[in-house]
Amino acid sequence: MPRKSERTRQRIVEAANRLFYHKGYNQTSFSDVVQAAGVPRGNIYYYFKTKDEILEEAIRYRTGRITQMLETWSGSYRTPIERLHRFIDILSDSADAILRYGCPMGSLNSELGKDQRGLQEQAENLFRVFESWLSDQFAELGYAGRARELALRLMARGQGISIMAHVHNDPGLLRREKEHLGRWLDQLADGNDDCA
Amino acid sequence: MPRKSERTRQRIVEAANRLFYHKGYNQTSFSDVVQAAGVPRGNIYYYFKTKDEILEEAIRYRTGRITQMLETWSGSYRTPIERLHRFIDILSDSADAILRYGCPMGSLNSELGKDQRGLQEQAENLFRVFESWLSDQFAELGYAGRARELALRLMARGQGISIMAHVHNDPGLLRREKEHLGRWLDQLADGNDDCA
DNA sequence: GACTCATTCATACGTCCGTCTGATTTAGAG
DNA sequence: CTCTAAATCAGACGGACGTATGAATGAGTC
Repeated sequence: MPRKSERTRQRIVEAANRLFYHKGYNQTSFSDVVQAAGVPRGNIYYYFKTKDEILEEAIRYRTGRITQMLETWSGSYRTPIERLHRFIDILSDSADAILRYGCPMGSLNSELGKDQRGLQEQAENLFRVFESWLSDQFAELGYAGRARELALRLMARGQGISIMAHVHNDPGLLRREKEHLGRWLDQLADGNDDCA
Repeated sequence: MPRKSERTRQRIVEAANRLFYHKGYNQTSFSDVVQAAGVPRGNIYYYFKTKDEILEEAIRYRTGRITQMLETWSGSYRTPIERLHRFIDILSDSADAILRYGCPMGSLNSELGKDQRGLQEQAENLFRVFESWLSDQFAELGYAGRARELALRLMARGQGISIMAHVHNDPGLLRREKEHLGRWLDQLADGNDDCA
């Protein structure tokens, strides 16, 4: 009967993932996780031996969700410029969460990067998935040579404005930066690269 | 004899401030602080009743250092464009620390912002000090109406590239973004605002 | 040289943490 | 109905945490 357990395991991972985002990894305890997942205290040990193992699984879970999302976008939008616009829509779609908790990837990496490099390197993959997909879009847009550079710049601006909006709790910052990025992308699509 | 104690208190604050940056606030224990400050375990309670009190003092300490630094810059450089360039020099001056620990302001706010809003609001002041000074420079440069907007944009780009460089442990990202920002500032100074 | 009080320091409190154990329950296979 | 192994669950472990106490120390005052 290894089917029921799969769902329990999944509940733990999803609860942990949410808590790691909302409270931070180090600030989240086993008790928090089992309570949120609705499993008894001791049961979690059957699935995960250590807290780090839960984090690894949560990161894998997030990576999967992101990959899936990007594939959906690739399927739903034909042109790279549409896809890039869909990317920056995150800033409005997730505005509430960003204001409250910051960027899920950025804040996790920021926390782990300080003195838990091993775990941070796992979290770094979240960035790589986005960067790789964005690079593909920029390449298809005609910027093959500078695709990764442009992808990193776009990511950096997303990270930067997420921090600022989070710190000041100001949704207007997200809105304005999204518009600004939109114009930049359109200029790139028109071959106008003066501002790059 | 309240003189000797001032220096001990200062040692505690400086040690705590360094540890909060290198390890994060929540990951830094009283034991870490007393050990780094070279004071016996129990002594710290004479100066600070709670860990939060130490953080508040550390933030005040940082704020003071930043204010002092900005005043020095205002004294050393006559023109606003020179001062703005001095600001982005941080990206090269502090490259090593940023790669290892991220931005001191950004990572602290990111950590506290999750579920310690009260403390985060104190840390937010670090941003305000920079933003206010940058606004003054942009205003003096002739962008009085958009001074705060430009200041926030410059801060956001600094935050963004700090995250990216920290995550990927890549000093080249800091170097290139600094050059890019330098050109942007020069264009602003020349009245060319197409890329703003 | 006795008094005062800021400062130092060893040590302990209660709590919660991550981790671990082992007994119990459950459900499909023979 | 029985056997087996997956899955559940209560509870406890040692240790580290933030916090707290009170006695010892030592420098300045009269």
